[in-house]
Amino acid sequence: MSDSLITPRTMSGFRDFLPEMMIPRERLMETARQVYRKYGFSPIDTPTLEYAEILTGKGSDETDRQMYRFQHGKHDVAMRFDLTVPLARFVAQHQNELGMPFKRYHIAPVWRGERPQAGRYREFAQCDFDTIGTTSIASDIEIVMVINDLMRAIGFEKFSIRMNNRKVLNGVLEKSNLAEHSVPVLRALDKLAKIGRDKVKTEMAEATGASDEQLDQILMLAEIKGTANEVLEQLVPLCSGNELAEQGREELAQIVAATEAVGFPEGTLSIDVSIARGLDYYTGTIVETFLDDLPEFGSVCSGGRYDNLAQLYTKTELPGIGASLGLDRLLAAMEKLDMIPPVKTPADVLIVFFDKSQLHYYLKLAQDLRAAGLGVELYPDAKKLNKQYKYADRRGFAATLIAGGDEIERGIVQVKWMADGTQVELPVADGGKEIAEWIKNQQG
RNA sequence: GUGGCUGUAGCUCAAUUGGUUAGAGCGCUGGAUUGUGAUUCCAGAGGCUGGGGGUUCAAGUCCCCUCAGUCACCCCA
Repeated sequence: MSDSLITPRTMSGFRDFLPEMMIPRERLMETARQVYRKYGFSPIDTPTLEYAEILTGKGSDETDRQMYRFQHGKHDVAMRFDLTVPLARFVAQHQNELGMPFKRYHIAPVWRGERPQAGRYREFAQCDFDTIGTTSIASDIEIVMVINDLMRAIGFEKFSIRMNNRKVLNGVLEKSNLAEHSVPVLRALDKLAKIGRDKVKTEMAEATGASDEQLDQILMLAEIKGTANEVLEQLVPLCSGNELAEQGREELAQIVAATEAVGFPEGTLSIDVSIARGLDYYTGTIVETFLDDLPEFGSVCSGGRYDNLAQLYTKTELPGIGASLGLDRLLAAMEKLDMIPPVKTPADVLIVFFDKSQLHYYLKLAQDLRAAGLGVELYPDAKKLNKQYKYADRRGFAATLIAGGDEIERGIVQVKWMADGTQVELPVADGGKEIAEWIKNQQG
């Protein structure tokens, strides 16, 4: 009954991943894992669902509104909308088992009920890494270094890490007697690059009733341009006289100096005094990462320092710093930039099923090659070669292997490199070692 | 959550402005080709024009609702 069929579809902002997308997506996660582990971050996981009170306490009304939330029996339940709030609960609950400082990474999906846009979804993966339990600037420096390593390991050359410090912003607001209006002022300031000076000023004036003079002082700060060191230089007079601002400037200077000392690529890190970030809990360093080729995609890796992350759940002060790689946004960007190869299989090699009577021979050959480190698929039917080679081509196999009666008798296989059609005869007596080596060599 | 634009085959797009049976390229399946894919030739499958309702003699085309995509706002990865 065709009328009773249910239309197969996914909800707005939720997506399926086909192999050609999931393969690079998994590779991205694997790359992130490797980088995090190199810095000593340990993996954790937390539940998808939390009691709603855990998640609603910290966020703004805005995050509450975006949260998927429902009643399950007697319980008020919600789906996590980021990985930082669950982390706060997690460290508060397990602080004695974890010991401080604690470094963790967490790769998992989060959900936000907002309107989808290019690079924005309702379900998307975040790859968070945080260091909890220390206020040392060394952790701030390390976060910036991780972002740099991460982006380069993924394959990006053209990106910029923009850094700021909430203390500078708040200190200068104090100087201008605007401290009590920090939230709307910073929110407006964050839009500087997008909507321009005049509109930002209008928005600030409407929100705070501040004078032209007060606002000019803030905007002067945000409009500082130049290399990291030039910005630091110009910040000196603007921060002077306010302890908080001077401290923030000093922290920025220390991070810049440290990245220079470890040979950070020039121009990768810049100071942008206009970035503020929406989240209220940031108190020090703030970072955002933009792709030079797709600035409109927004930040692909953002984070910052917070003084007291878990204050809702414990009296112990737990300062920390961390950032979040937007895996799905990055994937969307890579697709747009043609960085996703058209590969639909995770295997390197297809063995052509040539002779129906030789199934055992092919199975053994496949096993040997797997043991030698290759991903190997045996075509399941002895169909025409035309079909099998076409299949290999469509799936994006790097190489095909074929052995008929003649080759089997001679103890060799024909190995074909699909990209250029190169074909060689290689022996099988060594358990596929030479074949594996040849293929890895071709792969570069 | 608010507003604008869009929706025709798996994908990219046509269809004389409301007029018979909705077409093409690419892709897909099969064949030419039981020892070779990406190039060539032939054939085939694939559509309730996103879904529902309305106006009309007549709707892919006009109107309303809904779903999805997209853009802006809000916010953010």
